[in-house]
Amino acid sequence: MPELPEVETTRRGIEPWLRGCRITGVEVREPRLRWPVPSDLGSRVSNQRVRAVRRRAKYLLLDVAHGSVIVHLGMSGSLRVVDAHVPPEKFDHLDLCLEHGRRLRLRDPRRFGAVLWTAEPDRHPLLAHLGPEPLDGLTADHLYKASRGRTRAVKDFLMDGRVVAGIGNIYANEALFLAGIDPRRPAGRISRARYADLRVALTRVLTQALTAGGTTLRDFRAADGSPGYFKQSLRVYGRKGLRCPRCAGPVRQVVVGQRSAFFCGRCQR
DNA sequence: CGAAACTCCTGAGCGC
DNA sequence: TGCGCTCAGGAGTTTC
Repeated sequence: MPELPEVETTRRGIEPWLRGCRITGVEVREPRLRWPVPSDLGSRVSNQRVRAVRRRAKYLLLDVAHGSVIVHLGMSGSLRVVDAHVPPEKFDHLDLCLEHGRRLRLRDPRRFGAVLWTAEPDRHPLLAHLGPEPLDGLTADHLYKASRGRTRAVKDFLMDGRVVAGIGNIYANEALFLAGIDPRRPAGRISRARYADLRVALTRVLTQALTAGGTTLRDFRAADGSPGYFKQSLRVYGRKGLRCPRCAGPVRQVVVGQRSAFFCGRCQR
């Protein structure tokens, strides 16, 4: 469900409730997420104040004095701040109990998400090898150099977190459309100039999605329960057979790297 | 090393 | 209305 704009929308939604707030405990109703929720999480975070709520790629980091809680929403996860008396519903697997009678509640039907603890976020294996943030530090030159000699499809390349952090299926498709690049094209055979276009396209599509509060396909909700409004702005994703917004030709759907790729065969080369 | 396949899980949508 | 099938926003792990 959540891609980078949705995760950032979530971060912005929960930050005002969490920053400076004391954690009083953890209630784990279902520890079987992608990896087991560590049994010592409660002892790590209880009575700690949240110093910052950060995002790296699609990971959320809740910083406390001696480490961070790592939260990943997987395909179907969402976070909300609720009053402690609100009963958990199905798939509400975990609460971070906060002072003032509130809870940060994780819901994740598919359980592809994760809640972990790390004493050193910068050195954690999930975070240490991530590429630059697409909206902070990514350059065309980085994409160009990282792609030399690579034969894999550019869309697959773009979705590799070690190349660029946090580009998921929706925004990979949308950015490649804006840049006019065929998603199947080998990454290593794309020019520096076209990677410059791609970097601009990534900035544009992610910024637009962020402004709209993310993309709601099935049931994404921001931390305050509001939906994202970017779905109506999607140019090719999920639009197989519909008209290309640029040339009115049909949008095609093919499989690239085990995932659906949507593109216009006329505008994207 | 790189590339591609495989894996986890539940729900929505579709054809019949 | 119900059943069975396919597909889904992620990404680490395994295999070749």
